[in-house]
Amino acid sequence: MKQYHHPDLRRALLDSALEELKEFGPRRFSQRRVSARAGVSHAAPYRHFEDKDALLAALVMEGMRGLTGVLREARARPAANSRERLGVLGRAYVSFGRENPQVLALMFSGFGFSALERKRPKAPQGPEYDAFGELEATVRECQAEGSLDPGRDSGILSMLIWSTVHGLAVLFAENVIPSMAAERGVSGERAESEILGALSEIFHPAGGAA
Amino acid sequence: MKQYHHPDLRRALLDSALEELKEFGPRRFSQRRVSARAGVSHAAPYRHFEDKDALLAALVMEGMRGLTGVLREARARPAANSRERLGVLGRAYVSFGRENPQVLALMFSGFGFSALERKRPKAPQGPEYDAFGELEATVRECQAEGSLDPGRDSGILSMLIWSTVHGLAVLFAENVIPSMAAERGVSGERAESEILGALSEIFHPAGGAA
DNA sequence: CGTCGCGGTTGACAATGTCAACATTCGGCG
DNA sequence: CGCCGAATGTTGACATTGTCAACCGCGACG
Repeated sequence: MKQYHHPDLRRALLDSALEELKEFGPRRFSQRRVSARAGVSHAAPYRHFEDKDALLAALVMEGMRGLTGVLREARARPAANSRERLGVLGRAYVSFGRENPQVLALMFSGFGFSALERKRPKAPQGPEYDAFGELEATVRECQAEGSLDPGRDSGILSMLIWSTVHGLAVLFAENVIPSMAAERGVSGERAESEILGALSEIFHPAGGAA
Repeated sequence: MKQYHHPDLRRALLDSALEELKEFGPRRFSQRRVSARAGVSHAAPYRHFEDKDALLAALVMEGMRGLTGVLREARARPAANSRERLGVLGRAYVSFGRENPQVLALMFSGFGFSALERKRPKAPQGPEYDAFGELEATVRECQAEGSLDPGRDSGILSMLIWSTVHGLAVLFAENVIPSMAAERGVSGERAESEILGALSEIFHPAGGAA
């Protein structure tokens, strides 16, 4: 015997939607199934989300919060120096993508950020959604401690590093790199660690970028 | 007066599907509209593609061919040295993504490569689909001419560079970087050139990676 | 105690992917 | 030349889906 009025249906819908996304992916995602999963009728979501797109946009925000949380947690872990912390951040990002490929795909793929930003200019901003801020802060620390070129604009540098890490995350999540590595007889894990290792060394400033 | 038997419906469907994709994106892509666009009935595609997914998979392959073509053409352009050629390749990749965001999204996002590889183990391989090969060849040339560390495995290095460029392409195509740049009062083009510039310098080996 | 409105439900509709049954054309064989 | 089977396209149907209008039930507030 359920109560007619759900205590927090919006939250329940988001949770069900996340399950649905993880189980079926962005392509087969069905709003009606989400409703069923949450134990409400098929039109119930319309009291909380204008649209299927709005629901997906909310999921994107959830994903962004999750990613930000992961990065923040990674940043809080003890590390020898900021440079090492930066590597930890990168690995955390890639892990997030590998563990939540569907979410990552939803976030950055047409569904996605650009769509969301057009439809929803009131995207809730705030520190808990600012994944990029976590990265940039770390980059700044590296510049301060001299392990990244202080002469370079931190925003540009951060975007560059973000791109690299994001590309890695996508190509891992989509299984592109692992399958390519497999063709060469290397395991995915090994490829990841080698690539991230190479990344670290290359970005090392000892004599590098002017 | 149309002929009942289309001369090459498969090709026509692919062309219509590409238009549909560019106009509506992966999300609103409708097979029936594709059929209509090609001037055939809504079930006609089933004689040429097992599934809507198969049609999309074919589109992914088309996109891969397109990207490979772009890179190949970029690689063929005259350049002072391989190092510079590498930069041209990167820019070409990003341009491709910016000009065909929907295609890029389709290719690398759940729809996408992993899905395709699971469903279609007979993915047509061949040089015209080997975008990564174009990149890796250029990387090898750079190593030969000494502008990239020859001591490093070319595959790993290529994957790393690919990730960076791919990440840039995605974040540009999804309008993430431009909008972030805008918040800081920089134009998208300027951000692109600055970021790619920084990328070039950082990868420069003069004293860098061991 | 009545009633107002938010939150949830029901039933409908058009669009879509898919499939089975049917129609039309093409190519080879007599 | 004429026929036949296979390939290719069409038609009609069905279940599912997103969406919306109309309806209902509960809780708050007078």
